[in-house]
Amino acid sequence: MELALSLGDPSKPFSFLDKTAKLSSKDLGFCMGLGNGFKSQENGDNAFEGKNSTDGDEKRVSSDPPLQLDLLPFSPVPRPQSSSQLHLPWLTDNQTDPWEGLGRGLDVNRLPLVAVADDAEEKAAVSSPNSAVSMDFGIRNGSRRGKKEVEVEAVETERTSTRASDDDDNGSTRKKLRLSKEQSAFLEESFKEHSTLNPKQKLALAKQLNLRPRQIEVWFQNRRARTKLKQTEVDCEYLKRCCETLAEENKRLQKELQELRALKTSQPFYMQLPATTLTMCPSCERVATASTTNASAFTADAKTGGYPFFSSTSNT
DNA sequence: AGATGTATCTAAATTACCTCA
DNA sequence: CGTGAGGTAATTTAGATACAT
Repeated sequence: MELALSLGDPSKPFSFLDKTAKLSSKDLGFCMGLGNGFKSQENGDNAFEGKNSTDGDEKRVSSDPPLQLDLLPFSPVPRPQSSSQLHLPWLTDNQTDPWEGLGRGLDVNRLPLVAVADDAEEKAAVSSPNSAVSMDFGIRNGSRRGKKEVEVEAVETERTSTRASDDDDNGSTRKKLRLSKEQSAFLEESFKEHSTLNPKQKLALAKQLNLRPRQIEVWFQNRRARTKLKQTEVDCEYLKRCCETLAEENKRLQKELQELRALKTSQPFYMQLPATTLTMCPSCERVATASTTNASAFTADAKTGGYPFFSSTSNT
């Protein structure tokens, strides 16, 4: 005699994954949303100008997969009401040093780089990643600054003041920019709205943050990479849990199978049933036995794709 | 219409710098 | 003070796509 165990609809072997996926995403504090990446632009409160643009770039971006991930742990500051409402100090026309009040001193990101000019697009095209211009970041230490850094900063200020003349004493070393909290927050807000940028958006952001378009581009690239990495970690963890669950399930089923076989040997007459009369109830996860009449009803049900289990004594 | 070259964009991998414990 | 780890800006490389010729 053979035992046939059914675990539900074989056409959807992992349908349960959907449920747990949602749960895990929620539990882990990640937010996944589906929608048009340009939705915010339709509201008219976006900071970008490419709203109604129909150029090829726009089309290209908007045709991207609409999956949008928000990895909340990356948000460094409380979310502002709207990205367009962010009033960034470096955007004022009569700019004094916006970092003065914060004890930040010189912000080399705000150096009058040519790439920040109105024709930034053209300049960006000219400025190669390896060009001397792109290396001329200097160091603007971000939020994590100590006393020593402030002292260094004074020297840095003096040094950068003469940078125009002795531009990069050692041009081979690339200086590393550190985005300010505000810049990062603004970029995060933008990223939440759309994880990819069209050229207009890139330029608009660059203008607003006084960064080069290339820097905006790099930031978004790295941000996407981080998002993907995080998502991969989450997925990996989730699959791990699934694997564990399935292993336990398998173990349990093996045990139950053994029990049934033992039962069969001890009660040979009672268990003289066709193989199709043994099935697994997906709700109570117990093997169910049934009378032959129920068994025929069950097989008919199974053919129609319904869940083939019984509400007999084993269905707790 | 198909082939080819060019420009642009992106993901992935890697490097290099910076900060902190 | 030196060091390793971690975060991240920046670079390199390869593939895909659009467009012009």
